[in-house]
Amino acid sequence: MPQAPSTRWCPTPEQLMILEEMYRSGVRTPTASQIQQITAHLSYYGRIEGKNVFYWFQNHKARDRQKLRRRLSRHHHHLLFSCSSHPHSFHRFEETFHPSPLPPPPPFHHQTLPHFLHQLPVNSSPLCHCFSGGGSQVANQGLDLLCKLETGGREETPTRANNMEYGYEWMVKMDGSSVVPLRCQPLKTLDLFPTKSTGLKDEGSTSKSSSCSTSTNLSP
Amino acid sequence: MPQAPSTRWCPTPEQLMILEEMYRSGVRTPTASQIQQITAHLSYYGRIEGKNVFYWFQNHKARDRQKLRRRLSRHHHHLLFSCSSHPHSFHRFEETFHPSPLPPPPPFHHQTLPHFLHQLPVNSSPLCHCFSGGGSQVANQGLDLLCKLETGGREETPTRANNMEYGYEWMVKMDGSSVVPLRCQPLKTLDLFPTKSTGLKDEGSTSKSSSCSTSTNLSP
DNA sequence: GCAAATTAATGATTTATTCAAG
DNA sequence: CTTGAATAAATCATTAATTTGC
Repeated sequence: MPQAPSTRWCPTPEQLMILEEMYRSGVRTPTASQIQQITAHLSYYGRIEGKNVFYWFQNHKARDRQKLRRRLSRHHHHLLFSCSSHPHSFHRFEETFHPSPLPPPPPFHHQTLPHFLHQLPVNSSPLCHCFSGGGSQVANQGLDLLCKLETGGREETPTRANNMEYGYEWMVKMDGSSVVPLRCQPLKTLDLFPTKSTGLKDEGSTSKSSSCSTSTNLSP
Repeated sequence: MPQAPSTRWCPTPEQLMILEEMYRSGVRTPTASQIQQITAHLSYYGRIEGKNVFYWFQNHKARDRQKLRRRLSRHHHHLLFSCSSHPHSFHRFEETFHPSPLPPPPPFHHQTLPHFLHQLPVNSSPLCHCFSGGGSQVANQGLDLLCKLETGGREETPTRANNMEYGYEWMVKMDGSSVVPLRCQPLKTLDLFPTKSTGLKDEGSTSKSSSCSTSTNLSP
């Protein structure tokens, strides 16, 4: 009866809220140290491990992209099909839409990032590109600062080599010591996010296909 | 051929983005004049009518509620479930998983609303209330993803090199335990980690012995 | 109302791609 | 051209939510 101790991580509402807030703030692919930090914070609200955070961002990002793709195609589809019926000149959109910039859009205002962790997107996909094209943008602005703080001020080209060093250290540490202090005490800090919710929406997902291809996963 | 001639409003990605951002900012049931303003703004991006805006908020609000309900119950269920039967050895699951009694949760901060639309009700919806269980507040976040960009200039593109680090493989290895850095320490009130890396040079990667290739990792 | 059966979400893994050093 | 490193895409698998027949 031991209940199946649930095999997988089940985020608490608080954890989810925080993760979503970070995502909205631009966090997409947190670095190892960010993951550590996030995990440490979230562990206050319930069990959580670094990999959970990692996967969460991976999945969320992927599904977000998927969603966008869908939206876009839907929209294009629609446009293609319904072009004839526009009474006005509104769709200037089609032309400008894809890759880049939109016309000078109406002013919008912004939202501040959570203090904690400013990592900006580092967008990497064409989608992002596209998406931000409109006017949203994602900029990397506080990066420098953060960077400096973290690296002690040095700022050189982060070639792989450089990273290596860090990575190595990191790994060594992590590796050997897996200590997961279940929530380190109080943790009162964290000033992140306001309350709100959702950034998610629906999406149709699903892909199913059964294929047992080659590999054998024999998972446990 | 047949096409769906424009039977119904098909929001452009930009419109959607803006609407979502407003929603996140606290807008729930815009007044007639707000709807007009919103509509005017959004019409810049494509065809749209007041009713579309109205319906959008209605639907979004309803779906959001549904989603929240889901989350909460899910969580509660989970809790009840796992709490009651846990006499087991090491599944730290139970221990740490005490959840949401949200003790002294981190402070939230407020954010501003979009400029255009000031009179927003910002009703703190009951949902928000509910959701944040402990200390809720509604914060209105402003919209805008825009403005952030200008700021900096940056030097180089954060290519993968900058940002990498946790690869899943890697992670998988470090697996569960990892996280939580070295210091669990202070956690003081202000910066626990507000400073941290970002996608730039921070730690690196590296994996030294990465394993690789291989697929067979079986069995976790 | 309840619980098996079905469907939708989403956490976790695996496989493909991409980029840039050798 | 080959290879290592990292990410994105696809897929697998489990859990929550719905639906459905009693």
